Amino acid sequence: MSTAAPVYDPAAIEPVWQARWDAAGLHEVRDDVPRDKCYYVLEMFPYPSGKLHMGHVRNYSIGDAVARYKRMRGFQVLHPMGWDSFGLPAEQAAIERGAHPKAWTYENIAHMRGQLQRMGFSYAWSREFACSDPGYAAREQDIVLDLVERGLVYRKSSLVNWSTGLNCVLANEQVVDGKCWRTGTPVIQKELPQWCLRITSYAEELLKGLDQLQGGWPDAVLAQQRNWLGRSEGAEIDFAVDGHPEVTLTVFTTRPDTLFGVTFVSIAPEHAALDRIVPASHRAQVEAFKAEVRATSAQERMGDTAEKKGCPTGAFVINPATGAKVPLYAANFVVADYGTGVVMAVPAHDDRDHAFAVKYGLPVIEVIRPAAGEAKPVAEAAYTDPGVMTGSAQFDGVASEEAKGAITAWLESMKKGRKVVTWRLRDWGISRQRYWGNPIPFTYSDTLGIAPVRKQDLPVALPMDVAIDGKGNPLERHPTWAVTANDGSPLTVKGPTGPEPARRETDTMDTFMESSWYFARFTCHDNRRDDLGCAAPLDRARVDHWLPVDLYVGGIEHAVLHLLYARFFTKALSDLGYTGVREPFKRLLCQGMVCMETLYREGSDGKKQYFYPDEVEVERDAKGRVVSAVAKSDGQPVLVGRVEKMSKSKRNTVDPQALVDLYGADTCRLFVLSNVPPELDVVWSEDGVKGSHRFLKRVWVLAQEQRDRLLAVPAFAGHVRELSGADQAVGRKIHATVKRCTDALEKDFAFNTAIAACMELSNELDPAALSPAVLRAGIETLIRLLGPMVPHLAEELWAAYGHAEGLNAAGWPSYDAEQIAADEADYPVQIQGKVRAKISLPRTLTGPALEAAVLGHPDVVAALAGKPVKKAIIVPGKIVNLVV
RNA sequence: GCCCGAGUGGCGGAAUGGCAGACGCAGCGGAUUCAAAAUCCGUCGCCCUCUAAAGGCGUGUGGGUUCGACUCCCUCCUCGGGCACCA
Repeated sequence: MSTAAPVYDPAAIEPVWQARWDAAGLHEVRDDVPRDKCYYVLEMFPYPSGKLHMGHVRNYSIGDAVARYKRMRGFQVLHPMGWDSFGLPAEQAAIERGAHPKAWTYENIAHMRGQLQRMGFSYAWSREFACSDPGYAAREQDIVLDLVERGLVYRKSSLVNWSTGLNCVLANEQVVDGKCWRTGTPVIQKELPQWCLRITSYAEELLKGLDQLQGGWPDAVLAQQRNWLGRSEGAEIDFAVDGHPEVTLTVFTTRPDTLFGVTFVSIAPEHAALDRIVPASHRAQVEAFKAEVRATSAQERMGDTAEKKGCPTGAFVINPATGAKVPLYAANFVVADYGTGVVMAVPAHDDRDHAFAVKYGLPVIEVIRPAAGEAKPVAEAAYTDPGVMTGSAQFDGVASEEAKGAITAWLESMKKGRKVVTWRLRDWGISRQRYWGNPIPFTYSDTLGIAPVRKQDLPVALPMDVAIDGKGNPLERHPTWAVTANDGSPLTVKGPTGPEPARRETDTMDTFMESSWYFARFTCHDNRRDDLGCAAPLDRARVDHWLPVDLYVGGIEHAVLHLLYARFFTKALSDLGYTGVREPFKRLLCQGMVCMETLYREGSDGKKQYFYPDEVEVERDAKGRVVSAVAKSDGQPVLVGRVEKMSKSKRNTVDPQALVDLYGADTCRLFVLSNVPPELDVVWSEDGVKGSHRFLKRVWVLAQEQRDRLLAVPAFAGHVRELSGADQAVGRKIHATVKRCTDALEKDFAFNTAIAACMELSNELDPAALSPAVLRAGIETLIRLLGPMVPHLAEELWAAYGHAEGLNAAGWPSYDAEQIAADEADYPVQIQGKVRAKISLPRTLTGPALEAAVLGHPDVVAALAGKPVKKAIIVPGKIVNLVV
């Protein structure tokens, strides 16, 4: 026993195991195993921004622990990784430091791949690809052409959200509070031709599909998607325009029951019919109003702070129900592309209409009364609840909810209205005036006009010789690219009379396109060409084998954007025949953010100046509360701000690389899985990391110090009844711990409680108190349970205990529920709900025998102090509650 | 305004309707050390109490269901997130 046990040196063991796994191809996966023995776990792939941050580490540690756990359970696990590598920062880097986007991107990828490998994540690296790889981008162009054939791609000129910061179009969901989601710069409305994907034709299925995802997806995400789709049932009602028999204005309303109470109609200022029906007397006024609205930024126009303004158009429309002539107002709050862009106004039963009517002196007509009791007079406030119809001719007396259908049917019979469903969801504009993206494969020519590139002429590849200076689209300004074919000859298309010169579309695709199908491509990343000689984006057999993804792990910030597009794409790909799967992600786990305390000073201008943690000295009291914080540089006080998501701008970041260098990958992985369930935010703390490290060191030292003597005995594998004393207790604990870890991982991926269970077990592994066989069983079980989370340490120790085959071969330990509970059950005895005694009785006792034993127990008799027991609730093995 | 979530020690959190606070962090006491780091042992909800025993109070608020509620139901409060001139 003279040789000292090896010290825990992660830097020495971790790279060795990484190299071994790699050499053995341990994380590559076969496609020919029955599906029920397969598991597809995927983490949202990163944008290659340069280096890994703690958010990545948390995301990927969760996914990797699941992947390794499932492998230990005998599954073939597909666990791929790739790069969401098109996008703006590459161009930003080009502008700022002259790096070519491609070079910058692929250098970042190389560095980050190295970091992922150093973390020991078990990816099937052979399947890796980047979205900017010619192979992937080209396959995506194929898909676009397929979508064109199915009528899912169209071009329309429309007002788009234009980011003044990025000089680029944004999707609705990229506009946050009227500002660009990336740069925070104002977003203005600009008229531009756009390529659009008809996601709205899948609206109904996208909504219905959410029901099936219930239970597998977080409720918050389902709710957000429902919200976003915004299904609204109502009616379209046609209003004739007075003096203009050729024009009909159709309104959309969810309250057809209030039709008899319409006192005016509002129309979006941009509405196409407006110019035709405004009389000369009002033209100037309306034009001025339109100009005013147009000048209002999207930011001001949205939100409830904006003033509701209207302008009489001089035109009148006719209520199809009553024949009443009511004024038409142009109103700034009517949205042109929701519903029909025309709204019937019922001041008596709608708050906004009421306010508008008061402001412009318009009449209020009551058509619904409360079913019981009295409401405020409608002149004072709108009554918006259901009630009983009044002032509505033949519908009087009917419940308003019923009248909705009745009035719609009546209108339908007169061909003046119809039941309709509208959606908040808009089609997906995919055009971006950017270089570092996938070109949209279309051409323009004189006689053919706009035409898709023929499949055999794909791919449309990005040119490398571009000038990127932030002044417009580099593709548009490239001297030859747009008019040159792949072979270098002038670009032509087949016109009716022969080849004619053509020009390429210079817009590239929204990068959400790439992330909408990469999970499918991972199943067949090498699929090349089909019989027609055309590139086939997907191999249906393999896609259907692996999809849907069993577990998808990523941030909640993608709740609507990416996850809705990916669902849409999957349905579209299915309709194209590329897969039979219609929902891509069976289970979704949204991990919380990695947060940290902020430290700052507030300048006189209210601007915060942030400090890095190592620039500040923080003093705490006995309870751990902050007493004071001062900057090391000047000794002046610093404010301790709230805990916020780690970000460079707030200087509250920790570089995972530094952690790995100091503590090793296993400590880093363990920390981000500890203490908190994966879906909650985790607050980074140096002490917490040290705690994780301490635990691993303890396990290491215990296992290594005991190794030599334990190798002489086999691990205990019998029934705990054969044991006694501490051995038996620990024997039971081993079974209990395996059960707890198994349940935690199977049910909720609750790594925090699994780790807690492992710590409890390790706390009980006392070499002085246990027989070698039981100690060995405890240590070896612990090693296996920790395997998915801290694989390097676990493999190293597993090997040290003489197992040549590795943890996957060893498998996940099993437990026997029967061996967990002790023969004697401890019963807390409650009297009137308060615990007054604790007694121990054989677990085999039940029924009347148990009751007799309880009531006869001296401690119970003493606690009762002679009071008669009115009722005794005795739950076998659990608890006793006596009512006196 | 509408739709989701969440409120438990100093902190993060744990708990199929059955002993609230597992596990970790911080704190406190001690061992080791010349000293520190590291490590180890003990202790650790609050109140009352010299200490202890024994009590009492405790899962945001108020009520309800139940032998028994952190857990289920209703009310309100606070915080977080999402949506919103959407007709």
